[in-house]
Amino acid sequence: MRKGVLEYCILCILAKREAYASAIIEELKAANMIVVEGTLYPLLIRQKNQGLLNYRWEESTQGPPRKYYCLTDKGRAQLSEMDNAWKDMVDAISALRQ
Amino acid sequence: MRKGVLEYCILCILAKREAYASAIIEELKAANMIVVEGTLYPLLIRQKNQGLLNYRWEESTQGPPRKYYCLTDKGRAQLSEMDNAWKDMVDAISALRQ
DNA sequence: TTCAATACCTTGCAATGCAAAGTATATTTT
DNA sequence: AAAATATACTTTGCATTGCAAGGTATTGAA
Repeated sequence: MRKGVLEYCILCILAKREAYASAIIEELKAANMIVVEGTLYPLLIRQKNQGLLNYRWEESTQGPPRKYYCLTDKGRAQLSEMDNAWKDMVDAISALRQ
Repeated sequence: MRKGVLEYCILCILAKREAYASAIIEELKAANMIVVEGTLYPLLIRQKNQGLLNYRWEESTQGPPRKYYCLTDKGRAQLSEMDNAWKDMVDAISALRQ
């Protein structure tokens, strides 16, 4: 059911703060959206390749370095479009489910 | 973006009345959810094979006979589950987008 | 030095949405 | 009657997506 919405969720999370993959998974889990690594990593790479995200490496005191992702201007524009698309879909379901 | 939600939409429409494919497409279009035949027919067949839908043939005065689909008990149960899943997803997005 | 924890990445499969083309039935036009 | 048009259902092949499973690499603890 949540297929196709994950991309939107990632942009929502990164709009608030930059984050690395494990932190994103934790935040999704907190919102009851279970996502696994094998889903998230390719998705982040796709969004990076589309110019929606950037990343920087940061050393960690608890293991290997982390890849912190953040939104680009294009990513913020895309997020804005997806806000509208999401709103339209919620309205569409409301209309159908009466 | 609407990927994976189509199955839910079909159940919503058929919960109100039985319908054949072209009528379903029209109703989706009215709710701003564009779907084409190549998407809908395989989806209806899948839901039929899952036991969510039944169909009956009905003659038409304007062309070939039509396949009217309706919900089974299992389909109604599935719709109820998807109502909850949809509500959970709307809540999840709300939580992420603040 | 071996083990455990953390983090990133890849491969292969199944499911989904869709463009495009195909088949079949009924009505209208020539 | 034959051809064209409208309606309706179906199939094929492709691109994308989600995920299970397994792999690589770094760090600190046993």
